[in-house]
Amino acid sequence: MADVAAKAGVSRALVSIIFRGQPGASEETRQRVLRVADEIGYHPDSAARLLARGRSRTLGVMFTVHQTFHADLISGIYPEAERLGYDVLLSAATYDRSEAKAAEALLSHRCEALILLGPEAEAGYLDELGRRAATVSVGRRVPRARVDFVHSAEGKGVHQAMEHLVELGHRRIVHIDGGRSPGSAERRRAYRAAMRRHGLEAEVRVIPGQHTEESGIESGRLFLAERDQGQALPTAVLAGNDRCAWGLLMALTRAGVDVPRDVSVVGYDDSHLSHLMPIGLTTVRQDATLMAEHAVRFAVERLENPELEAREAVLDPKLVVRGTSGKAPETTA
Amino acid sequence: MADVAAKAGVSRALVSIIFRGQPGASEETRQRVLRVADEIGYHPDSAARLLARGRSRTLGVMFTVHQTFHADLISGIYPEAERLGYDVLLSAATYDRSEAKAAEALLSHRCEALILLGPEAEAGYLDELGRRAATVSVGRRVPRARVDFVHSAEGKGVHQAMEHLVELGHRRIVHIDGGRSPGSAERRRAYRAAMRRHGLEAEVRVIPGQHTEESGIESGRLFLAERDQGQALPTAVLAGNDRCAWGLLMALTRAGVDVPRDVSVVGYDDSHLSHLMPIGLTTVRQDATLMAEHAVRFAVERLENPELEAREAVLDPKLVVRGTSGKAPETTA
DNA sequence: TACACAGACTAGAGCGCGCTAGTAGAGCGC
DNA sequence: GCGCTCTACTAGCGCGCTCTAGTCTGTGTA
Repeated sequence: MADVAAKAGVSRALVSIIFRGQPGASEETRQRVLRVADEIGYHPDSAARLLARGRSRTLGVMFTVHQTFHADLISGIYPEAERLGYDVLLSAATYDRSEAKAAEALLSHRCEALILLGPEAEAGYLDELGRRAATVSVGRRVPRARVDFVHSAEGKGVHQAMEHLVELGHRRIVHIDGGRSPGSAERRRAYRAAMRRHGLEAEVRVIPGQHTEESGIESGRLFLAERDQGQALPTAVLAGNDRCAWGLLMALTRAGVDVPRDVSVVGYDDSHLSHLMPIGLTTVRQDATLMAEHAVRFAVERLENPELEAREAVLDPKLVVRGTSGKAPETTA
Repeated sequence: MADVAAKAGVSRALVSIIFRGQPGASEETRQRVLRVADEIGYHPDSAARLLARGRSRTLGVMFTVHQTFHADLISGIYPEAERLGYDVLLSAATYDRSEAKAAEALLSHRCEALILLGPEAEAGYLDELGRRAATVSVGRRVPRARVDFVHSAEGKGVHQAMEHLVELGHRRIVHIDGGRSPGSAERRRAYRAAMRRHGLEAEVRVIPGQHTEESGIESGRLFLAERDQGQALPTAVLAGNDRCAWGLLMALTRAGVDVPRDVSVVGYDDSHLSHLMPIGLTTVRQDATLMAEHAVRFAVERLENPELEAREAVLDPKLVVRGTSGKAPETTA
């Protein structure tokens, strides 16, 4: 920067002003400085910039690798952050890299705010994060914590899905849940409520699962094993999310079970692949772009006003009927 | 930091020493300082740290959202970077965020080295990046540029796949390529060579495609449309990568074409999902973990010795035969 | 006793910027 | 000529840390 200033015959301060795009420099000087900078190959160093102004204007996003829906969210976060003048840094949680590690990395790189995509860490830790930085959780409610929350109305989504299945004549509807994954508890609850509402308490069955393909496959195998022992297959399965639904679909198809003739399958997310499946996945759409925009806005607003109470954005999900749900087979149960 | 020092009754310098884990502080003081820091909630600020020591010890990784194989690579990058004492920052290219933007973000955050996963930007720009920072390209060769290169031997992989198909009796083997995507050119070349070697020049057919599910679906539709006009389906398809193979699979299955009875499909990558497909995708495995480790090591070695010539690591891929490839149908062509 | 030496610790410069408080000079009205 | 305002620009402190070059003590050695 000093070099640029020297070569352009101005002070460092003016170079700074120009690179920040602030008023206070003549158009002529501006052009000259920019040209010189380009020649020298000068790029402002954001570590120093960061240090100098108190603020980093950087949002940290924690996501989980392989979660398709997170990819959808990330695509939505960038443009909104840019619109509001913020930088974005990503940090991934993986099989052997904990969410805490991912979050700490972001924090130590001076992210002012954290956007956590489907965090599964314990509530206490998330609350701690909320105190250390403006924090937004997408998909996971963190009760009584200083953390904003963006999600879709899981209950409504499940409600729509269940109405759809019941209307198609299904009664033996099983739910594969998402374990401790964000949103799972609420989906589970809504499933139970719907079953009860339709007088199907006796049929309620929740299979412990996860939001992964593997989990769907495992559940599929379980159903098939049961069938081989004379038990009837469920006529419909409400999966914890799209990935799980996909795994289930794979397992069933592979075993010659026809979806939706024999079994209907409904997912959750409408992640970017679900319309690509063999017959198009019936699923509950969460609008990733909208959720991302809300998350970014929450983070920024909280930065501008740290006193804000923890807020919540609930977006309405929408059932998307595609090919994996159909009329219930003649039931013998 | 000053607070911690004051409260613990030592100098800032000593606190620094302790937080860097350097020798030069008694065990007793060390414990005391760490305890005080914990009470105050002090975390070292890496922007300042970064600025102070010339080096950031941070690797920047650029990837493309939704590329499953990139997720596999990222999972492998973290542990290796940590082992070598480096931090990792991610930046994603998306539909409307260019690779250049993603890379600049990393650079301006002081990443010392860039690891580009499957970059598609023009060679000139990559070369420029190579001059600005230690740069490693994974999957894409950048001739005559100051960029290290990690990839698998595309030729060998395709070779194996083609031998496999030919042995199964296939002759009408079509290749959906990956356009400008990394590795595509080489795969395309190897496909042509293999066809020629087996006297199948006349059957050579390369369909312009991309490394996306959509591309596979499109190609599938094309084949089906041709069939409806009386043309024969290919008996085998070598897709550009797994995602493309998957899309193709979906399109064919949806139309009632039986894989592998009617058409065999072979992918490329062995990305984390390919064994989960309905019948398990026959594909060419690239070892993501190994590739990631090489990439990190290249980056670090180049940082330690900037004079190093651009290097290349070629890993041997391996055909993984699963369920999507089978004997060629009785040919009428 | 004198001296070297290692271990524990500190003072203070400086990393590359942003920002506040300023100056210099031009233009204007009286 | 004066004071005023406005634009274009600058001096220099400080952000939170690292690192070099020390100081000071206590211990071993000639």
